[in-house]
Amino acid sequence: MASPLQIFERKMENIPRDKDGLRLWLRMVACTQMVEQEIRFMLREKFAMTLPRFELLAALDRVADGITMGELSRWLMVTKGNITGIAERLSEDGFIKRQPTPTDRRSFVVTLTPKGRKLFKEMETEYERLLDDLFAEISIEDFDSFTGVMAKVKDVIETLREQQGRLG
Amino acid sequence: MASPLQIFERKMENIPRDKDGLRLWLRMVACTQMVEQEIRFMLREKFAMTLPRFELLAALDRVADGITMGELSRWLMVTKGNITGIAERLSEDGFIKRQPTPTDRRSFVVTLTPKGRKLFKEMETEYERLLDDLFAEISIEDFDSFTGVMAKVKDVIETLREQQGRLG
DNA sequence: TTCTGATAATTTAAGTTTAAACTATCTGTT
DNA sequence: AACAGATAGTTTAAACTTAAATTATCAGAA
Repeated sequence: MASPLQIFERKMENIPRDKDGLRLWLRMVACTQMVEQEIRFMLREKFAMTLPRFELLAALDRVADGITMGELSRWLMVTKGNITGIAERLSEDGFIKRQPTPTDRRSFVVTLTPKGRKLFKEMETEYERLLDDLFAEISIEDFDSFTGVMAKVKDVIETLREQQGRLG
Repeated sequence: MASPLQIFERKMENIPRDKDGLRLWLRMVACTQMVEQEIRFMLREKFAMTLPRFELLAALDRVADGITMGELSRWLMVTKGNITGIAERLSEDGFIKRQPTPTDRRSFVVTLTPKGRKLFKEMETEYERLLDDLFAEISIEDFDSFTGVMAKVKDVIETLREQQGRLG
């Protein structure tokens, strides 16, 4: 049985050398997918937790006073309906709570419960340890280059979306 | 309304400078997510096609004589059950066909139909044009650095999985 | 041959994700 | 006040995704 890496390399052989954009993108997707699988595996085995739930908890941990559903949706770059479902399940399990905002009756502020914060802190330790392990071999120069590439791509997309009038 | 890029930068401000692995990962996820959204948007608007279906067609286009369901699953790095569903829908629409293999009665070989190949070629042109646009600003040096980073991460993960005895 | 373990693919149940439609509310204008 | 358009969040239907269980088949050993 060929390993994922071997399969990936065989796949790349079939892509013409001059298709730089495509080649870069396929590598990027494969790498992201593999890292995500590692994170999912760790969260499932050690905490019986899914990645989307973890990411929502992480977003809440990084703000002091909670954020609204809509902000969560933009923060995590997913649709609002998606947030509704995940927040519902996290709320049922007692990890987060939703409070009406006094100024806007359409809106809710979501915060971590003490139980949710405690769980997140435990997961965060393992999560950061895993990422450090996975990226341990990367030099400072490569880090900077990597960051630069991603900033440029994001700029291009921002511009593209503005031109087409589709923001958010 | 803050733009996705602005929200992302605000998010990064809350991450300690010394957490390199985490910072790199968050940038990587955000960038991948944004590019995927652009591809999804283009495929939906121009071809009424979803990204998972497109990726399965792309995998088939890059092999001469078709591949089995299991190989597709490893190629695309998703579960076998996932492939079953997507292949079913693509088959209903007449874009692919499944044929039993003579040597193994458990196995099927999946190939593009002429209709499927024709559609894929049209989509491929737009897809590669989009990727070229998105990555147009990236220098050769950054390309190489990027490729190197991803190869290293994949190596680390391969090793990790072998140690833990979980392949595939 | 017969048994055992592995493999190919599907099925199942639960959860995630999206786009679009919808409800309720807000905000600015007249 | 009354209206129009925008916004916050939910709902809906369809599709995607996963892990685990299951079915059918294969391949090697006794």
